[in-house]
Amino acid sequence: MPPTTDSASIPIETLSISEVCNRLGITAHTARYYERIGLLHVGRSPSGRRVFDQRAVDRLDFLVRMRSSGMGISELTRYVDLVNQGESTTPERLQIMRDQRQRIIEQIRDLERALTATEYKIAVYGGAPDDTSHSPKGHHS
Amino acid sequence: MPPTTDSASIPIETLSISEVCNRLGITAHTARYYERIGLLHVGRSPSGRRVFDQRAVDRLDFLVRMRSSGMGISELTRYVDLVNQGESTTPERLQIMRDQRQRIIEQIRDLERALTATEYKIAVYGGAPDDTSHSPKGHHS
DNA sequence: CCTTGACTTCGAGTGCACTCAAACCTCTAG
DNA sequence: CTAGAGGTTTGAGTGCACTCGAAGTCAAGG
Repeated sequence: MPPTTDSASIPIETLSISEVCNRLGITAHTARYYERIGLLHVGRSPSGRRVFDQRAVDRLDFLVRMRSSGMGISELTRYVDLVNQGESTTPERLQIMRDQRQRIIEQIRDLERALTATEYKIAVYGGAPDDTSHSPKGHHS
Repeated sequence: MPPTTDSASIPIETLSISEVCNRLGITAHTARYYERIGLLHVGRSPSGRRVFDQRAVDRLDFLVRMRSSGMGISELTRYVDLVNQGESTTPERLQIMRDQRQRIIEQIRDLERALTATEYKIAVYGGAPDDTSHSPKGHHS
């Protein structure tokens, strides 16, 4: 954890790299990698350790969500660069997010098709083709 | 296309690799790769070209759906091997499909979270939070 | 016959996103 | 003081799933 060295008695809400990564479901390696390539900036404690404030956590969370929905590192880099360039870049950022939304919707559709195929197989293997709840063979789940 | 050399006049419903791949949204390279690693078997015309019958198309379609929903090549190989081993392997196949279903459901949940985050950004950049069609700023789609 | 374009094989190459190794530092507990 | 857990840096390595290149074959059109 970040140092307990509170000179003041204010409870500062910061997290260590492992705490953040546990919450977000990524490894510390990945978080360091993202920082290395410029996707986020993280402060340091006096001893050089990363200190994640709310802003850094939120940014990392955003990065994880975009990655998990198929945005590539290069597009994410582009987006972050636009953010750093200021307000004038909102139109392009908006476009990136709209493209991303479209991709996510398509991915969900694909997954739903795959889910249908998978449930069909489960029905075939697990019991009668029209039976998905009280199959004669499989009886758990 | 497969040869028009019909000795009989029966309209044989087979497809060339490019026709199949166009329908399924993959490249011919990928289909050949899947065949090479044993995920499907495809017949050949007298001149050595791949001839996809309904069975081969269905198999490839299944492979594509499983891949698109995150099943790895190695697990897909395992599954196909089980199918080739016959009926006695249905319990393990069932388990693989149940695991797959679970993964798909989790992926859909993740994507829905990402979609929420994305739509939030769109609302922030694009104007009013409840406005998705007639944005006041962005005007070149 | 000749060209064109889609197909064949095989091995090798590519891109992406991590993932790890090594050597070092620092804090806390015993 | 010592051990051990967890942190730091850099550059290099890994795994996955394609993706491509090269050289050749084949069928149809002009």
